Amino acid sequence: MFSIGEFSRLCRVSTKTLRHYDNINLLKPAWIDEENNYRYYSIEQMERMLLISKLKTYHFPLEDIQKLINKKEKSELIETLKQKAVTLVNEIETLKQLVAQMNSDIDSFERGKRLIFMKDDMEIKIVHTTQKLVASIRKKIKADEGEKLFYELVELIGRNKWQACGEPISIYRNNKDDDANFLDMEVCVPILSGRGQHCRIFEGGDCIYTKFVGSYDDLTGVYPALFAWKEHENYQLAASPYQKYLKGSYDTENPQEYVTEIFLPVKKKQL
Amino acid sequence: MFSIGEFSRLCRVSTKTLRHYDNINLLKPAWIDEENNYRYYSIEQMERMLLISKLKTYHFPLEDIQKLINKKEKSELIETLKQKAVTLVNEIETLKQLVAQMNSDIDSFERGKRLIFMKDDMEIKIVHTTQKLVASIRKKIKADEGEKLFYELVELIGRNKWQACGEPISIYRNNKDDDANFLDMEVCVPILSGRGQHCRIFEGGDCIYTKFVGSYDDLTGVYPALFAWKEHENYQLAASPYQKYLKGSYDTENPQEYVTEIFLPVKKKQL
DNA sequence: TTTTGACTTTGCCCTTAGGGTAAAGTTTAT
DNA sequence: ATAAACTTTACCCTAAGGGCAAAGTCAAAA
Repeated sequence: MFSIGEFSRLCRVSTKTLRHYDNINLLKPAWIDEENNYRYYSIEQMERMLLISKLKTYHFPLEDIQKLINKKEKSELIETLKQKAVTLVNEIETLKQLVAQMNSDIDSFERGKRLIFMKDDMEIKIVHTTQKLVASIRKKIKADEGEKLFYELVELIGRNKWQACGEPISIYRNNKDDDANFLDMEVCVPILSGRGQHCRIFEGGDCIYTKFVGSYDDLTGVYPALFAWKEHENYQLAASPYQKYLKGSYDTENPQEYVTEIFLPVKKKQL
Repeated sequence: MFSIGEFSRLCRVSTKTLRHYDNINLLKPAWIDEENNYRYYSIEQMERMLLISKLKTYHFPLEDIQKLINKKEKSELIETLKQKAVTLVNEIETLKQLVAQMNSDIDSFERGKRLIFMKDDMEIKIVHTTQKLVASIRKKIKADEGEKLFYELVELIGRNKWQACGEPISIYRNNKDDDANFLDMEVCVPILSGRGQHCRIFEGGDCIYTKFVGSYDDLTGVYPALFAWKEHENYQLAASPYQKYLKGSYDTENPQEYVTEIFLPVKKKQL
């Protein structure tokens, strides 16, 4: 039997940790002296303690460790470990993308751009658009599947032998009660003529408008600024915002050269 | 001026977050209605809010964001961002190593080994060693620089034309009050004869002993088990523990084939 | 035998970045 | 006038312990 101090030194954890594990029933002392409440640990408990430490290095929360240790099905444990390894690999991937994004941001910033593209950096105006015929596909997708939707549309247009006559457009129709992991996105391309399920009239009207040059990742402040402008100038949204892609991944390798127009269909609020 | 709800929607943060930032003085409302304490935000504050959000995606804690935003030296900001990128890259590296370790552990586990190598998996005995002459280097190093110390020693032996006559040994002398980031490590190789600063007598005596086959990463339970055995059998430490490398990275590519002997110099406790 | 130092106990507060809920008051729309 | 939407403050909660204090206990030295 070891006192809490000895056991903590043997297992290289703090006594505080051992008391904590006692409280949450993760590792109960083998024996407690009823006289003075001193905790005593047996040599057999070392393996459990070390296993907990090891699982902790794998980034398992204590609650999961609890469950993991108690079920002794070896295959289950292996399965869980493999899953955890996968999530760690995903974390690595996410971190890598973040670092890439950061480096790109730092680069822009050093060359004089601002980290947040805001209203002072854009020219906002009201434009009037006219209605047009478009081929369109609308779907709920994950945030990074927008490009695929455009491929689908291009294929659709090809299959139907429609004739495109303008830049591609994407419309974002998300409601607040939608699942935040999915975008309700519609992609359109103006066409000369056509008929059927995937053809519709794209309505015109007044829009708050700005043109943006740069990578889509740098759009940070654009929508907030436009929406703020809308409030400020007493407009209200008349339809879902949309973007027109004047220059995109089809046209240039360098995302910094992308050119995008942003439209907020609005009408004046009546007071 | 926007109410807290409008501003939160524009910036895509929760009202709770805005109130929190108010409390910690990270983002104070532009104006507070004295009548009802309603918070109102100006359009100019959007940039600050979005910048905070962006820096948050870079994994800065709010306290650092606070300081970062307030000092407007652009070069300082850039420097900090670059540093953060470096720490993120280091995190990625650490995670990668963790995943490698996990996969190796999973592999061993599937093949029947235990995750924690414990006393039931080892044969522990008492052996008697005799004193010998060794060439030695002792230094405080970081945990992963042990190998370099051996290179140094090999070079030293070569320079002095000493003749090695045994397996390399490493001694760990850490005290509890040492800096936990550094190991006080001594590496030795027995030699036939020699003199000077780097030669010394390596004392013999009784040792708790076990032999371990496998990667150094799998040593997890070995030391705890030996120390526990020591207590159990009423021995006390007589000198620092040491390891003898029978088969190491010099001898095989596969860490699973490493063979290491572990010695705890001890004497019987007098009762 | 006493004293001293090392050890252990419980209890309380603290950490991050807000989330959840409640009760009460306010504004806006119907 | 009333209901719905909005805002306020206040309180408790998260994960995994760390730090500190007061009080009790143990073991070895004097």
